[in-house]
Amino acid sequence: MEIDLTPAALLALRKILDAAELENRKMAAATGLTSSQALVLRQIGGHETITPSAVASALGFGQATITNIVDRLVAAQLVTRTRGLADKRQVMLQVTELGREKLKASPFPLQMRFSQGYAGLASWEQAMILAALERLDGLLTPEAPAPA
Amino acid sequence: MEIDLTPAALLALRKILDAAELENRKMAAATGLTSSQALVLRQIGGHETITPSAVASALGFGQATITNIVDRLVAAQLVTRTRGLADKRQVMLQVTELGREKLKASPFPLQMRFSQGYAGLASWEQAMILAALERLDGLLTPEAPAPA
DNA sequence: TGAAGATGCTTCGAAAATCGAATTAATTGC
DNA sequence: GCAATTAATTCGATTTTCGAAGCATCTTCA
Repeated sequence: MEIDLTPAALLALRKILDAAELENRKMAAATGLTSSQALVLRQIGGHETITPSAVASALGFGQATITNIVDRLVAAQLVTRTRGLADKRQVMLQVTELGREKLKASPFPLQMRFSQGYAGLASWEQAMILAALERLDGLLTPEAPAPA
Repeated sequence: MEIDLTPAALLALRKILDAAELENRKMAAATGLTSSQALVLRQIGGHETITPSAVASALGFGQATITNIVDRLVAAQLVTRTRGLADKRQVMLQVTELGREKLKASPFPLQMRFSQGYAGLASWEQAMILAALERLDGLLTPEAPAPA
């Protein structure tokens, strides 16, 4: 007779997700950004340049929303907008020096706690957690087809 | 020479968190609730009755925000407000039958994917993931002091 | 008992997020 | 070249979110 571990796993997962969301909000305030702004800034920062629509689809927002948030990021001098060279309909977003500092200054909030705790674990435990995370990742993100 | 697993673990964690947040938004739309509303409804549903301020502090929102969102949940007949008996300043929030259905109908979105995938794993893997999640949970939630 | 202060919630005003629809500009397909 | 498509912005409307101010209730304690 097997016990179904699913409920327990789900509960733990949910706790983690909730904790993360909560801290997200707290952090944003600390850096003077809202959490949406932080999210968008991070997304842009993850690429050399990126278009608004790419940001929108990556984050699951509408284009209009991104335009709005980017307006604020530009006003705050954290991001620049440049018209695309090849395709002039496009806009290329890029994080400024200042924006990059802001990003450095605000690693997402669980990060510190996680890093600290993680570093203190025995290495077999670290490996286990990493493996589990990657497995989870596979489960949760439906995923791009493997390249031919 | 040890390799630092922290960056890899962090990356995986972040991917999971981002995926969760994204799906949260998508789901909310599907049920006709916004994600904040869903969050608050879930929180209320987790208790027999609960006060607005308890919800606020659990979710890290201001009281005013909760009042606002609860207004909408009440208007949608998902939640009732009752004046506290012992302390008439308080308000007791309670999920209605309709609200409970709504909750059932919208298990948070990763849940299904997770449950399905998880069920398909070998049981040693399930156990490993569960252990890792619980470990993570411990790392990430700073924690209430143990009761005396 | 009856202020004075504390507590719990709502109201109010304002900024920001969020969306869909309409608009403008540029590209691509014939 | 012109029609259809695509990228982004603008517009209008709703929701989220907060802090401050206001109201009602409770507690304290003289």
